[in-house]
Amino acid sequence: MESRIERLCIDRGLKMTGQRRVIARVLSEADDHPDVEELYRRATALDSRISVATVYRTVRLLEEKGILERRDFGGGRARYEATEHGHHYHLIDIDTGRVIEFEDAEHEQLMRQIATRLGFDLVSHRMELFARRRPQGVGQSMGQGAGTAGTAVDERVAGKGR
Amino acid sequence: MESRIERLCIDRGLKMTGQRRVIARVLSEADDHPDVEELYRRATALDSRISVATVYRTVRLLEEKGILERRDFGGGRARYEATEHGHHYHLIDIDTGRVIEFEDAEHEQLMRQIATRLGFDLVSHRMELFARRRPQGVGQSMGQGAGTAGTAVDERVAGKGR
DNA sequence: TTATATGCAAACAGTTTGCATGGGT
DNA sequence: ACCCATGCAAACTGTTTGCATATAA
Repeated sequence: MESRIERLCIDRGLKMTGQRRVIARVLSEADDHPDVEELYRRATALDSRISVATVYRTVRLLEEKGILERRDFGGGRARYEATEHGHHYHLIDIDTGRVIEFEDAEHEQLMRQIATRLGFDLVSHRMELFARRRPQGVGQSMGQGAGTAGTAVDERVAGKGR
Repeated sequence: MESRIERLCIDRGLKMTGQRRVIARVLSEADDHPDVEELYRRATALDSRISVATVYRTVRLLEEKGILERRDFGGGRARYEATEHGHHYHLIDIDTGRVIEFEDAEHEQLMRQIATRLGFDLVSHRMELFARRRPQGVGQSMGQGAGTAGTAVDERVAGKGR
């Protein structure tokens, strides 16, 4: 089956090799922010004939084509997510590494104003919150908790503007 | 003469070696956001008996002591600035690499609210604007222009909140 | 068929580190 | 004198790249 990202690749005239198709699928199915190592892991699980070099090359290509966006959440490794969901920001749980996405309508506008005030045209911006899960009141535990710290099982959060 | 940062080192009981004194001085006199390579360059200009390794170690030590703050403006290299000036943000001129600092009172509060809404306590946050100098009206060129792109001759800008 | 994508391993850049030596306190 | 800081070079991590081979169009 043709994955969403494979479609985008085809639309932009990219040659669809076996490994690209696999990587495209992995990316299409990812709803988190995997780094190259993780993408490589997922891809080789589907087809072992893929090298890290190819993942790096593909990821770079897709970024240039505007299909992917590179993120830097600190920690030295670049992480990727598909370009699609409207502008959103990230909150990184410093204890678990989990990344939560959120939107905030006001921000982009505010940042644009600031740039303008300084005599610039805003090209892009980034904002990340590093935070710690607030200790819950009594007992009422939280669906997925402090358990599996480490691997970032990212989640997405709706909510719009404050 | 004892530099501002040397003072801080002494206050925290750090052993003041010759190279630390020099690096402390370089940092005290810097009003930009130098990376290790640049710090090393400035330091060895004052005293050649300093190795990059020492700069790396010192910079890490000072960061742990809360005297320095590490920044990541993209480009792979960490950049440093003394902890002191109140919370401020950075706008990076994508054409020249120059970094402009600015303040915005509203932001911290706003970010804190967002974290709270998501069930977190904000620990730290970062925000960077990548922008391009707005093309000036007619002819009137700009003091220091597109000329020497590359080296970041940072500047500081006052202004408070929008 | 022909240009382009891949694998492999070597090359790179930034940063860290082991070890013997030097220098503060 | 003692322990910590330093220099040097080797090690490491994430990422890129040269080259011969494989493959999509």
